Amino acid sequence: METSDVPVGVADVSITDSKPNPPAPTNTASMLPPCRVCGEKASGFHYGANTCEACKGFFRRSLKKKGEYKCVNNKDCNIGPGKRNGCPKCRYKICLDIGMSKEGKYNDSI
Amino acid sequence: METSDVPVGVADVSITDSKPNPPAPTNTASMLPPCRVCGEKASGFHYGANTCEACKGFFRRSLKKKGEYKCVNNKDCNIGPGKRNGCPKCRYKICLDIGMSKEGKYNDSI
DNA sequence: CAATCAGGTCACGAGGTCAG
DNA sequence: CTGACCTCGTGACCTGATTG
Repeated sequence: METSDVPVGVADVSITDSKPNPPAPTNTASMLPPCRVCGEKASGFHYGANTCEACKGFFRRSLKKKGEYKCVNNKDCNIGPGKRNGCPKCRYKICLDIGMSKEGKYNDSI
Repeated sequence: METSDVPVGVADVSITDSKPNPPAPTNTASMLPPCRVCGEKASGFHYGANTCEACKGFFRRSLKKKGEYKCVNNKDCNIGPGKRNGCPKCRYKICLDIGMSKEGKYNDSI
């Protein structure tokens, strides 16, 4: 059911900065949907979901400590762009909600 | 010899770094610009501004007590290298003037 | 062989600590 | 109260493994 996330066709490439594309012109990350956790720019498919590097690393760290967080406000914190570090527990909860798991590569048995 | 009696804080408000750049801009704190508050050697980016360890700790403490200081001279005190402890209120004022805040980097305020 | 992802690495900053 | 030092989470980058 993840197929709806893929934007079909090269819509726009708003590369307006002074950086050319010397190597592979396959700007993959630039056409990905935003991170499912925090809404920032995703860097790829990680642990079964489109996430940014930050949330990818966060989830990996969370697996090690088994998600033993405590909510800062004892309620559902607002996780979004620019405020993803407010509450680790609620951030981790979103990770689980969107189906992130240890086996995420080509094994989407969710 | 450093700058004499020139108050460093209100000098310029050139906050030019609001964008996460991929490569490391500089090596270490040894080549950072001086502390925007007191003019001493900065130790890094703290709460949204280049400050020394002293002013970083001071600002953190100030946040807790909500900046409830009273000016020593009832006017704008001269904050500079070697005389940063003269008046907490005016020191805190400079912190706010240069844009220091809880949400300097990625943190959020709920 | 090229593209992609899991996991590792490490510099950086927030917040805590405590002697002075 | 001050400020030098400490710990820990964060996230950008790197590397190896795996896949088509």
